Amino acid sequence: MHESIPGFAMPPEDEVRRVADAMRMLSDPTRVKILWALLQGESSVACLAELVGAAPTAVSQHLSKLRLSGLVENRREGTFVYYTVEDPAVRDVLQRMLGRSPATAG
Amino acid sequence: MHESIPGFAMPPEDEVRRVADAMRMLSDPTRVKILWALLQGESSVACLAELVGAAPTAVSQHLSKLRLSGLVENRREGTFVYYTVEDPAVRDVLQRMLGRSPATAG
DNA sequence: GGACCATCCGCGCAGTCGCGCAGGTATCGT
DNA sequence: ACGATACCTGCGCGACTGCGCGGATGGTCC
Repeated sequence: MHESIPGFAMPPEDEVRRVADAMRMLSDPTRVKILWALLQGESSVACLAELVGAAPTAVSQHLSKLRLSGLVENRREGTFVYYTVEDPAVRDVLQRMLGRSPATAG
Repeated sequence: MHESIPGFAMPPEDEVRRVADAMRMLSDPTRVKILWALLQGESSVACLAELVGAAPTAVSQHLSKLRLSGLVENRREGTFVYYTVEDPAVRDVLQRMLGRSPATAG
C-alpha cells in the first residue's frame, strides 16, 4: 500500500463533500421525481405534489432542502411558488440515470 | 393542478427507486473518494483505506454496500481483494461532478 | 376588515446510516 | 498444522432523515 501513484491525487475535501451532499439530495425517490418533473419545466408545490403522489407538506420540505442545496430556484407569483432546476449537472445526471427526457429535447 | 401535460409521464416507480438507491451510494464522502480512487484503476481494501484516509473496516463495509448495489466488482488474488468500477454510468456521473479524471484517459 | 388558500416552519416519532469493536473466514508461508 | 495477513460480518451506539401534524406567514378576493 501507500504507492503514491504519479499524477493521481484525491480531490479536495470540500469538493468531495459538495458532491456527496448533492448526491444525497438525489437519494430520495420523492426528490428524484420532483426534480424529474421540474426538468419538464417550472411547477408549483401543489402541482408537484399531484405529479409525484406525495403530500404537499412533504414536497415543500423536500423543496426547501433542494433550495438550501442550491439545486432548485423558486419564483413567487401570487399565492403560488414556482420552482425550477437551474443546475445543468443535475439535469445531466438525472437524464443519464433515468433515460433522456422526452420533453426537454428542444 | 392536475394538468395532464401531453407527452409527459413519471418514470416507473421501480426505476426511480433504483436511481435513488444508486445515488444514495454516492451520498457519502468516503464512498465518493473510494469510487474516485477506483476510477484510476483497481485497488485493494487496505490501499483504498490509505488513499481515502479511513479505517479499513469502514472501507470494507462501504465496499460491501457498493458491491451489493452492483456499483463495484471484486477479484481475489491471494489474500488481497481488488475492487473495480465497471458501471459506466457511475464513471460518467463522478467525472461530471468532480471534474474529468486525469488518469482514466486510456 | 374577514374568509380563504398555498406555502412554510417547528416538533416528534420511527426508520436508516456510518462506524468502532470483537469475532469469524480465506489464503499463503513454513 | 500453526501462525500471520487481508478481509468480511454481526452488534451496538450516536446521529441523521423522511414525514405527519399543528400552527404561523404571505397573498388574493369579497
